[in-house]
Amino acid sequence: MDVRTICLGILTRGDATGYEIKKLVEDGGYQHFAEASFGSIYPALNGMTETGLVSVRAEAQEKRPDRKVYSITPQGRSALIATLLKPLAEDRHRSPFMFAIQFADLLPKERITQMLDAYIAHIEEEMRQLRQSKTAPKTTGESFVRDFGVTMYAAMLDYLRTHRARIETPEAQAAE
Amino acid sequence: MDVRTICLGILTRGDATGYEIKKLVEDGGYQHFAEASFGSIYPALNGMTETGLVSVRAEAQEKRPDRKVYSITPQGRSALIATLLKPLAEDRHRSPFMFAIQFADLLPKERITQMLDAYIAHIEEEMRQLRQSKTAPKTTGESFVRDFGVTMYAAMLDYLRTHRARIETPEAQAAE
DNA sequence: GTTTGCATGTAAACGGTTACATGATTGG
DNA sequence: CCAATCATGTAACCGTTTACATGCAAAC
Repeated sequence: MDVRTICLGILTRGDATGYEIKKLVEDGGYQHFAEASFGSIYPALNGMTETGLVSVRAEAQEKRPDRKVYSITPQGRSALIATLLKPLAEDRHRSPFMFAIQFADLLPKERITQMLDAYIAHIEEEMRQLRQSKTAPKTTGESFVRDFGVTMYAAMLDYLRTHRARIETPEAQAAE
Repeated sequence: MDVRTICLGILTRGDATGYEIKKLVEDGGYQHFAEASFGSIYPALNGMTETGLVSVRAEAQEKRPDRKVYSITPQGRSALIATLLKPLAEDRHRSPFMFAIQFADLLPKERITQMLDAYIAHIEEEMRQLRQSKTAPKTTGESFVRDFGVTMYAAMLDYLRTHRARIETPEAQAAE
């Protein structure tokens, strides 16, 4: 999904600033299937203001840039729904970790162990964050997606812990 | 992983043309964690030939462009290993499907059912393709990664089949 | 005292995709 | 007869990331 659609989606749940949208994408339950940076969010919001998909109201603040709070307009809502009714692009998964493991035979054993430890720790953290994410799921869809994420992370951890020996101690390979 | 690294990795398993590299990325067991198009593979291969990471030999063919068969050089192998020893970028997962499901409450019930059916069918196909992929895993790393992929697809299917009613029949939501 | 959080924005650079160009052969 | 396979390559375009610019307040 492009950044515009992500912004529209988030705004259906309530008004927000660009800054807040970024935070929601990062750890509001969107982490495991979407991404967006400031450099793409701000221009997206400005563009959509011009085309009437969102509206802004500026809240003055002392000694800080004005908060620009965005709301989705009826047109924005229609545009979002239209996008969601069109054929969806395919999922994309890119894993430098899995790529590296593919070539485990070229790397020292200690590196494999270190990569596994770091990767497992990272997934544990992502899972923890998803479980206790600030924004509690408000719709059925949200809880479905969140639980899906947690389930996948759990399956990943289970596989990695159960099978890591296969690549850490290649000698034991045949014994499985 | 960038396209150059992907090409280098594939070439450690044997010589190949740009065309063959594309096919391997698509359905040689790399599908679920890497991607590359012709428009990026050919320039990458040409660039790496210049910098000495790969070498080419042209095989003449009648009434077809010459096959340009690439081999990895010792420098290419070193460069690949160096890349794999450096800190790896984080995984990236983007799922337009999950994004859309997040907003299930905005969509007609039939659309949800249709999306689920299509998504499940797609995963079944990916899983089938990964299981019986032409290139049998030759190293421990390869079989580890392939089994990981199959396990994840299985977990996805299991979750989707078990929980789809939650978003298809929102009335039953509380009963779970 | 330094990092983190709040808050917006721009510009250059990047990596990559898509579409196009070319064209014979094989399989359904 | 049409689609897919084989085979390489270029160029325009795209969305996005990264780095930069600015700067106070609060927490550690």
